[in-house]
Amino acid sequence: MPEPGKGRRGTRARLPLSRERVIRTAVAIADEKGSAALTMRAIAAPLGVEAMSLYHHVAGREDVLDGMVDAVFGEIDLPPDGMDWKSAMRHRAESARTALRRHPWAVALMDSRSRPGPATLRHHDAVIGALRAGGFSVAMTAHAFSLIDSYLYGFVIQELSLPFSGSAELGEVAGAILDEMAADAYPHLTELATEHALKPGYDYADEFAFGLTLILDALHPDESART
Amino acid sequence: MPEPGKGRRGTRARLPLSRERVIRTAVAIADEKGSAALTMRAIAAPLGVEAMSLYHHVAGREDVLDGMVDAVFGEIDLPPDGMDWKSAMRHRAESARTALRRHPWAVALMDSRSRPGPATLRHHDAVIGALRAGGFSVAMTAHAFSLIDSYLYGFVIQELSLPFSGSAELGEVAGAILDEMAADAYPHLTELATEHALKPGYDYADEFAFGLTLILDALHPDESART
DNA sequence: CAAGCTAGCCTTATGCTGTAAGGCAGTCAA
DNA sequence: TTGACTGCCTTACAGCATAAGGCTAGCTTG
Repeated sequence: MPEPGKGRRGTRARLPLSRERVIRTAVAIADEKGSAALTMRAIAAPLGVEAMSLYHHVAGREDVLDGMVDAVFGEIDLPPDGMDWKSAMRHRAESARTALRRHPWAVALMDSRSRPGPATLRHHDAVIGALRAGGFSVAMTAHAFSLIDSYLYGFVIQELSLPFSGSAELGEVAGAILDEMAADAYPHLTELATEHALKPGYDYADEFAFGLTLILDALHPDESART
Repeated sequence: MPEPGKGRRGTRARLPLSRERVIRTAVAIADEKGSAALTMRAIAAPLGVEAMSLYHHVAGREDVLDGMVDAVFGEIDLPPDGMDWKSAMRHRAESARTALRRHPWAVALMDSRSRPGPATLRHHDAVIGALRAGGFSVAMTAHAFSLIDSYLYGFVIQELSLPFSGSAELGEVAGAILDEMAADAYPHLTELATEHALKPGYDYADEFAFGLTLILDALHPDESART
């Protein structure tokens, strides 16, 4: 049933699409409904458009994913200028963790993608620059950069793969898992869970600060590279 | 065209399927052709079977993915008994990194899945046990466990998201990227790349040891938890 | 020997997916 | 007026996971 011109306003309405609008919509959908729901048709619908129209503005689905990753990097605060390197790194890491938690699909997307966008490059450049300004040699900067970001991404992965989000839910879910496994099959895991992680007030998110502080305190600009 | 009995050997041949055989095949396919090629049909084919037959042994695609993650944990050496905690952690971390590099899809899979299997639980139990045996308090064990594994997973993610695998390819690819970006748009990134990462002999993989040593040396069983 | 049961595999069908190819309307320039 | 261009739409296709049900071989019974 052809119906020519269906759905087209006579008055030249409709804000035109753009790569940016497409990617912003994709981010919103992934945030709300999970990355599995991220289909071209799902992106097109809220824009009032058919899926194929997106292809005039992005190269395809992969291009959308690249854009989404770059958009997340764009949300991360750069290390502030003129601040000592350690505070700057801490601020940047906290901001990154906040952004990555806001977009839980981001870390998983990052490692399937190797085409960094402009925001990603600018971000990395600023982090490296802050370390260099703090007195790190080029080699030491590479070490520190790798170490800090590894910890950051790895922590977020672990945090997101927990089957609950707040410490409230933790009790129920972890308790249920513990119940269904043989009482003494995993004694140390059980001990850690019951005597520590399930105690009121424990929140895995708090572990982030411990590791970050330990790493930042152990890093020294003037130290000769050990490797 | 029904063709009853098509493809069935008259002589009772064909090793029967099992959850384990399905998952082993899935791992092999993901290793060889990438995780995108991992379809139920693709898993069934080398087993000489149709896709729907798999559903008699696994609950569905998600169940296969859960099994694959657990299989990878099964390949990681547990921290050896009777070894000092630091050496044991180092050994375990190196083994884990090797396994995760052998199965590049594993880390990406891990954070989309929150149903740990038996090998995963046994692995975590052993790591926690090794730390406890090394004199770590329960609270300190939680800190150390989170820190070491975060670094481990994060490092592997970064390593795998590099668009090359050896230091040989690095020159070509990174050089091409540098060429196409404005010469001074990202000065610190450019400096790090040209004066360090692109130098002959540099291999990002070597960064792993630096961070691991720094973390292990900064951890102390008897230290009071700082958080 | 025969009848029935069951495990294990297959066939078919449905509603998704990304995207190739081409069409049509409205706008603008000459 | 003519033509081209932009921006969206329609149609079509191969491939996806999986629900529902059917068939067969071999074992367990009587």
